[in-house]
Formats: sequence, structure tokens, C-alpha cells
Amino acid sequence: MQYADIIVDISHENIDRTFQYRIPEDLQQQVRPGTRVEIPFGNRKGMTGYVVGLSSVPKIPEDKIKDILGIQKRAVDIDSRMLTLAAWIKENFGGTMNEALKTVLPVKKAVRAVVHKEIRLIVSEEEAEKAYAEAYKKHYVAKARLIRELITDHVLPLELVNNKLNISGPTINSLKNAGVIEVAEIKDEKNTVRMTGTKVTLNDEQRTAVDTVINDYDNGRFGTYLVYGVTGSGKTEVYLEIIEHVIGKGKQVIVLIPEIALTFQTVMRFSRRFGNRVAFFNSRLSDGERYDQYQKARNGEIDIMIGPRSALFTPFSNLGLIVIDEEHEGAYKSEGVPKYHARPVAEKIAEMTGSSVVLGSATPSLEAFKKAKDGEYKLLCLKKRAKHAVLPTVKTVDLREELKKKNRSIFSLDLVKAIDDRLQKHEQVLLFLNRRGYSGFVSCRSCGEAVKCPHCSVSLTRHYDGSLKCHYCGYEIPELKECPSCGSPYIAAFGTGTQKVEESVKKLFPAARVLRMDADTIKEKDSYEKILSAFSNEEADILIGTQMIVKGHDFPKVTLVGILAADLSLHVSDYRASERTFQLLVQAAGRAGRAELNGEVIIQTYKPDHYAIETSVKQDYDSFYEREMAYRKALLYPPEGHILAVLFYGQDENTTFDVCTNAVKSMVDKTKAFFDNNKMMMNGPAKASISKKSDLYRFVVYFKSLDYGCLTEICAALDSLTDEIKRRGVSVQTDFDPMSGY
DNA sequence: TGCTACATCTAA
DNA sequence: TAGATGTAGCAG
Repeated sequence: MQYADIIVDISHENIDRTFQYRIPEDLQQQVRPGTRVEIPFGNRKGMTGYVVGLSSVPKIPEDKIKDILGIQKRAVDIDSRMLTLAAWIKENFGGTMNEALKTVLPVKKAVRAVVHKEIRLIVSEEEAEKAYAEAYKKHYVAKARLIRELITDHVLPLELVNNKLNISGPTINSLKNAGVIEVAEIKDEKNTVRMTGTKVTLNDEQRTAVDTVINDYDNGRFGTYLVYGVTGSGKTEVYLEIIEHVIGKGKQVIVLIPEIALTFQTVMRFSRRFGNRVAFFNSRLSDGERYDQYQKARNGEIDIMIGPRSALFTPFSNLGLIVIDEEHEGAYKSEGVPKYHARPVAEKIAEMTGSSVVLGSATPSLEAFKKAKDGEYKLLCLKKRAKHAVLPTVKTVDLREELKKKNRSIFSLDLVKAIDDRLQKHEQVLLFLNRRGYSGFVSCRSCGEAVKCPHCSVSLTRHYDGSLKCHYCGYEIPELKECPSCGSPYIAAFGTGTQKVEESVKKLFPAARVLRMDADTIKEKDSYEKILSAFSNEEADILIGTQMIVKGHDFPKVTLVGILAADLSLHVSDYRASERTFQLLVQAAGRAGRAELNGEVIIQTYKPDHYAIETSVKQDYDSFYEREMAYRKALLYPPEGHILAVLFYGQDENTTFDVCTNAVKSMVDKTKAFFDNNKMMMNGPAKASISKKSDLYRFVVYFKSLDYGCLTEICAALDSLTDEIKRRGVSVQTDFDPMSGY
């Protein structure tokens, strides 16, 4: 017997999951993932459902499963393209078909756009008071509460009434029937931005880049281009120009940006140029709004979709171009399952639709640059900064020398002098630290024990108010007065965080106005945007922050960038540590002197001679690439070779390890030929470096091969074992070319 | 005890 | 989501 996993066409969280239905004989041929079917649901017949997967095993008692009633006629072909893509993603990035479909089909949640409704009082206040008194007398608490609110406000959004006032359908209906209120749709007032068509004259380099892509495009040559432009070289103008051309051909465009970079600046830039033909997409959109955007794309009401990774799956009918800005960003790799990377997926989509891909970065990923060197991508260089700005001067300060000078503060003497100088000149300073929280871990000076999270195998991080938090599971305890293992009162925090930097700055420069931005200060909505605009409006002199302040922002008055501990990100045990460090340093340095004022960058480090730091000082990408590539080649790391990380996790340490070793053995057996021919190597299984997370024990195995295809086969071998693994209470996750270690 | 208004649960 | 089932408080 065949069953189908179906998502019911009702937009509500409580039923946002699959339900299993039996497929009648006569429909066997037609029911596939993506098919839209009619199903009974609850006591309703003829509901719409989306088939997202097939199976032959009933997941619940057989007698509770109902039959699919039929196939929906004129069902929108849920883009057969998207289904092909889902299958491709599953094959190349692991996970189940179900999960792949969910990433690819934007309609997974709200299929119908949520219609926002509001409740209006339609009787006079006196009458409402009367109704209120009556309801009050009869102890109709909900009714009374609602009328009370309506007397003050007259109109209330339905959502608010349902969720915040806790008033449900029957109450509203009875008031509606009594003629006290009416329920109506809120009119949709979309603010449309008009086109002003501002164009910037491109410099020679920009022009050449644009022309290369356009010429190829007009001659029917679709390919992938890497726009390698130094910070401030005007990559966005290049994208805008190419996009305009492609749209002019009646095609549509997807622009990917790292989520955090979708700022007011970006929105305005695109809106001014393309008016209301452009739509923006972000994680804050409700499911309904999201669905709305997709409908518009499908209907051809918009030409450009701008958004993070997931915007890739916009169902344009006539796609012509995909732009990926800041191509090197880690945010393009999905953290959920399937752990796909936007770059190859974009290339796949382009191949399927006959589109071009334009990647852009000041510090391209090794993956992209290698392909450019190998001729797979066309390389387009922008070496000059636009607007005549010059690249900043960069120098390092050796912190070991500072220690010899008995300077044990966070700031080197040079940096203090430089900050002082900028404050005098009323110019701005960025201080960059790649760490969040008040300080690092807390440890006991008597027994040397670090305070750990009881659910994860990591040290807790100390925050400003003294509380200790686990960044993996959110576990939190108040300030400790004594060591939990030996009772000694001598416990202290080590390491430095942004909060501590802020304190020191305030002590050293009491007159300076300081802003801090890190994961803790941007928790509230829009605070990210607020801090940035406050700083660019020169409401502060110094901005202290983590990585997020270095991502593509223009602060014309910033002339000094201080990088407090450049090697912090080097001490991470994964093969991308150097690449990430180089990228961060170059991007951070790029924030200095973006306008007419010249910039200076001071990099503090304990390892001034490490190649990632040395080359970033000279802003020398090519040398960095050569050095890093040599290392990756020697160890067969990506992009030279490929890695598949398989993570097993479960509640019981021993069973998890047992399940893991057994599964690995059987995987190796099935792909023995690869190992015999030395086409594949294996590391582990071993305890993961975070060996426990949220009370689950973790073991990891790494497979390494020059051929990506060998790894997908290992993954397929694993697929056939998942049922058995799950039965023993263990979960598995696969990650191709992981961005970080496990 | 039965009735009403409202709350809570469940769907394959 | 909507309909089915559960429950508190009232009138008698």
C-alpha cells in the first residue's frame, strides 16, 4: 500500500505538519510530491492538500488513515522546476525529500495569504455602554472585555482581539449577530515608491564588467561571473546596471544578500531605481506576506526579488539573472536541513532556466576564486575605489611587544593615540572585536575548573550583569559567588568581550560618545538599524561591535578602524579559520575612509606574521589565495577536495556511539570500492568537539574525497539506514563541505 | 439538572 | 481553521 505525506491547505501553526493519507489504486500513477490533492480533513471533505512525500509504511494506526479523494483539477503546476530542484538538493546536500521540498516550496506554511481583519464598533457609545452593562451583569466576561476595549478604541485588529485579549470566535459572532460590531477586511495600503531613475556614471572598470556580462547575455551565453572588487569599488552599481539590462529583456532577477545587509540603504537604492517592480524579502515577513510576495512574482507583478538565501526559490516564470552579493558570506550556507549552499543552488537554477549568475565580493570565497581561475567563472575585477577614495593605510601592532612595555590594557599605545586624534578632529572610529558578551568563560582560581553548561559541553559565557549563559542552548544562571566544584570564592572571568571594551573606552575617553553593537544589543526589533543610523548621523564618535559592524556599511566620517584582537578568529579549529580571519580583517579595514577623508586601520595581534594577517594588512588577496590554497590542497580540503560531515546525536552516550559505529561500518561496506581505490578517506567516528549539546551526545565522522559524487553516494548509503538509526533513538545530520567544525 | 457562553482540543 | 468536546456558573 502506498501512502502520501500531505500538508493541509490551512494556514495555522497547529496543523503545520504532514498528515498521512492512503493513495487509492486508480490514483497511484498521478500522485507525486508536489501534486495538489483533495482530502477529507477533520469533518470537512474536499480540503486541498499538497503531497510532499510518499511512503509505504503507515506512521499511525492503519484504520485512522483516510483516502485521498482525488487530484485537483487545474492545479497550479507547483513548478515542476522546483521539484526537480528539490530532488537535486536532496542528492547534493542530504536530508530527506520531504525536507528538500519544504525548503524549495515557499508555500509550505501559509498557502492562503492571511487576510487581516478588523473589528469595528457599529453602534453609538451609549448603546455600547448598555451592551457592556448587560454583558457584565450576565458574567459574560469575554464579551464585556471586548466591548470595553471597543468603547475606547472603536476599531481593533482581529488578530489582537484573538491573541492578546484572548477572545474567541463564538464571542465575536454573537456580538456580530447582535449588531454591535462588524468584522471587515483591512484595506491594503501598499506604499509604492516611485521611480526617480537616478543613475550613476560608471568608471571604466565598472563599465567593462557590465559590458562583459551584457554582451554575453545578448548573445545567448549564460554563465557565472565573479565580480571581484575591492571594498568601496561600487559593486552595487554594477549589479544595478546589469539588472536593468536583463529586465529590459523582459526577464526577472533574484538578488541575494546576507540577511543582515538588507538595510534601509539597500532598500532605497533598489527602490529608487526600479520603483515598485522590486520586492523585498526578509525573515520578519509573516507567512501570509511571504506568500503574497511569491504570488506577485509568479504573476509577473514584480521583476526583482531581493532577499536572503531563501529568496532563491522565488517562482519567477521568466528568470534571467541571479545576483549573489557578498558571495563569501557564511550566511549563504543553510544551518537547517538540508544544509545547502546558495551558490551551487543558484548555479543549478541558472542552468535549469537559462540564466546568468553574478557573484560579488571584495574577498571571494576560495571556492569561487578557484573556479574563476580555472576558467569556470568569468572574473571581473574592480581594483579602484569609486568616488576617488583611496584604500586605507593599514598597520599591525604586535601585542606581545605591548606586554613587554607593561601595557596590559585592551588598547595598544598606538591605538589610543589614534583614537584620541580622531576625537579631536571630530571624525569617527570603529572598534571591532570578534566576540560577544562581557567576557569569556569564568573559571576558578583555586581548582582551575571552568564553569560549564550542564546540558552542553561548553563553558558558560559571562554577561554584563554577572549572569552566565550558554550560547548553544540558552541555559542561564545568575552571578556566581563561589566555585560550584570546590566552593572557593576566587572565581573570575577571563577573556574580553564587547561590553568590556565599551567600559574601557569610557574610562579612557570619558568625553567620547560610544555605541555598542553585538548580538545582545540588537535583540529588539530594528535596534540594529537604529544603532547604525545613529552612528551614521554622527550621534556617536565610537562604534564598538562584533562582525556585524563590518558588513557592507558606508560611514563616510569613519577614518579609523581598530581591530582589537585579530587572531581571535584564527584560534578556531576548523579549516576555514584563516579564510574567515582574512575576510573579516579586509572587510573591517574597508570601512575606513570610504569618502574624501583618508582612512587608517590598526590591527592588534599576537601573530603579526601569520599569513592571513600579513596578507590582509597589504590587502593582498592573491597572495592569501596562494598560501591558503596550498594548505587546502595538501589536506584535500575544499575547494580542492570535498568533505562530508555526518553527525550522530542521541540521549544515551553509549547507544549513540554504538549506532554511529554500526552505521559507519555499513556505509563503508556499501561503498567499499571507493576506499579500496583510495578515492575516499575517513576520519572518526569520534566525539564531536561539542560533545554534548542540549543534553544530546554527539559523535561525528568525516569523509573526504576529491570527487563530490563519492560523498553523495555515501550519503545515499546512509539514507537506507535512517529508519534503523531512528528506531534506536538516534538522529543523524549530514553536512557537505561544512562551514564550521563539529 | 439542564442550559449557556466560553475554553480547549484535534484533525491522518 | 472549524467543529467537537469540555467546563464553569447560573436558574430553577
